[in-house]
Amino acid sequence: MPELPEVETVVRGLRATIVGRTFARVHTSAPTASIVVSPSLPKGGLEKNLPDRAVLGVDRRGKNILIRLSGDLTLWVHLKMTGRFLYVDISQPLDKHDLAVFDFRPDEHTGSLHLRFNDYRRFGRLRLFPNHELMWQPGLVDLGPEPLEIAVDDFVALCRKRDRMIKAALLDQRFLAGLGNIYADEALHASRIHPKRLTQSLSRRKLIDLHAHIQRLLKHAIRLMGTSVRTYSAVNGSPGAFQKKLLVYGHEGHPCGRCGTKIVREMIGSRSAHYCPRCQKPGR
DNA sequence: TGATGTGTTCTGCT
DNA sequence: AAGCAGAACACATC
Repeated sequence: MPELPEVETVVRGLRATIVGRTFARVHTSAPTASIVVSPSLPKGGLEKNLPDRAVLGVDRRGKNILIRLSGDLTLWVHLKMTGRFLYVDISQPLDKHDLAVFDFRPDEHTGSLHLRFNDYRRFGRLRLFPNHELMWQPGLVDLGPEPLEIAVDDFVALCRKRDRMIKAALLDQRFLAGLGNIYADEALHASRIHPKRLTQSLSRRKLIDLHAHIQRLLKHAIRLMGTSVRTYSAVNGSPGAFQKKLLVYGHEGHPCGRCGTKIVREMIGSRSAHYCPRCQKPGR
């Protein structure tokens, strides 16, 4: 389940490997839903549209990866739960879940390495759009602010604007772009906030606290190259190390690091929530 | 073999 | 209008 730190790790890996390179042969073996090419572009999918385009840069918006290409195009990637990029030697046998293979024009450094997009569940999406169409796409246009960029006063104002369960708000990409179940649960635990608390019932002081913990956790996780849960891995295949730092996510039944009470897992807002029933009281 | 779990986004109901 | 529950997605695992 790649969230912001995992996606940021992938983005940095892509920057180091493919920026400045030019696509050569591209091969896809995905069903149509996994790969979308704007109807305004020439027919023939990525195979037809990517070769001879240069990679100008790689940006991240929330959990979305934006690979900027020459000719005013962007390859927009969402990894969803199990999508991943692998930068491997071309001699490595293809996996049946390698949905796209990207060859680049050879350069002096990179020998016989190429890029693959692998997704055994096929929830991930590769989408190619001209830049002027990209910015209108749902899923991109409606994203909330970046959690690492939002100022604390703006975060407080955001929470005051509507009244809903804080856990649901943190998971809503239109509220804040980039948190998922792992970092939402960790941030609420660090701030001692019950996941069901309504946003407007939280004191300014609590919200300032939450804002600080969100940023601290995300930065720490980025430094450790993310959390490895199941299939996530960096472009070079190395797993993230933040997993060892998790205090509540996946710790159901284990003692809370702060008070020793057993961490519980409960469905809240139709998502599993992990929290400490003692540190995170519903009342305050 | 078939039920279940998984996170995100979309749909439809209240 | 807005928030919530449930569905869909596609596959591995049990």
